Amino acid sequence: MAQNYDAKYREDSLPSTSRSLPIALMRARERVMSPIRVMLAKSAITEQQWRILRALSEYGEMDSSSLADRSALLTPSLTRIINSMLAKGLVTQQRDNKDKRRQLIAITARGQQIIDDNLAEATQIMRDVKLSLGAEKYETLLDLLGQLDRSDTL
Amino acid sequence: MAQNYDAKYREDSLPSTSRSLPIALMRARERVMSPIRVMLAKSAITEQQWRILRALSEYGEMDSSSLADRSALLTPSLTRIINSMLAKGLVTQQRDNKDKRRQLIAITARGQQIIDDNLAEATQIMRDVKLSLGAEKYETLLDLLGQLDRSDTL
DNA sequence: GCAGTTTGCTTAACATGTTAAGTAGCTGAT
DNA sequence: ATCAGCTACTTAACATGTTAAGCAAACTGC
Repeated sequence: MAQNYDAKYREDSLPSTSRSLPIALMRARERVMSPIRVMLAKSAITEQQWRILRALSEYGEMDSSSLADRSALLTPSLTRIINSMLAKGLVTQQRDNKDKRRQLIAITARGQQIIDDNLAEATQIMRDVKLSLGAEKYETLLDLLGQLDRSDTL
Repeated sequence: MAQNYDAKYREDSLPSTSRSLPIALMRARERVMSPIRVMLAKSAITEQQWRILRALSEYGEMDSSSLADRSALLTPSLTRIINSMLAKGLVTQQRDNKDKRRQLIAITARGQQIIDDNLAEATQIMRDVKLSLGAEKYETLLDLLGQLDRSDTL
């Protein structure tokens, strides 16, 4: 069984985890989100619930599919999360009269309060991340990630 | 409730999802992993199980903590995943006699077979990703992600 | 050599990710 | 009008993520 040989001797094969793009993306994300998660724990919400509140606060009421897109969640996850957020009184849900398949989701005052309570700190955290990498590299990173995501040859 | 205003009018606040680093990291990762997941489905293993097999194949038998590090998993997840992989005969597990707290995990022939069956295709997929972005940008991206991960000011 | 602490792993509880199947409402062609 | 097909959402089943607690082995200072 081939093993215990260093990455530099097999550049034609898959890279070690240190140079594996999927793992590097995961580790970087973990690094950035860790302080955010600590912050959100005080408001007893998850990172995903925060994304949902942010999308609703910024764009207003919308149907589940749009919300799933904007908060980068799959619809089965969204269904569950919205149910728990309804129970906590953070959002409201009602059928669209124009198209009764659609569920319209909106943020409540209590949900908005969580945004208000955390927005300044979240902004500061992301500012720190940007500074730690450098503003220019930070923009480059965002550009490259965007290009990767929009690449149509995958 | 403040909403429906465009990102460019509030650069001092949090960015829209399109320029949100955590979300951009997530979307990029999803983009890259999607074809890998399709490939692995044929072998009936998950992305995480693939990472575990790769680490064991490359570095040989190791304890759970090292394996968790190398495969970028938390130890509670690893415990469960190893149990399911034991049941499928992909890995073996035995206590370390030197330190009876440790569990030594190793890949089996059946596990190695999955590596052998998929390594060429996985390599090709990652080559395509690299080409779609361009080799130079690809390296830049990996560098930036590494810098972010190793940044000590977070 | 032993009490107190730390380490390595597991278990538990809850939340989300992922794929597939199910359901009701909408839509377009006939 | 109607039926086949599509869309929006939900449910189900299984796997993993995340945090906290639990447990036994190893270590540390006295």
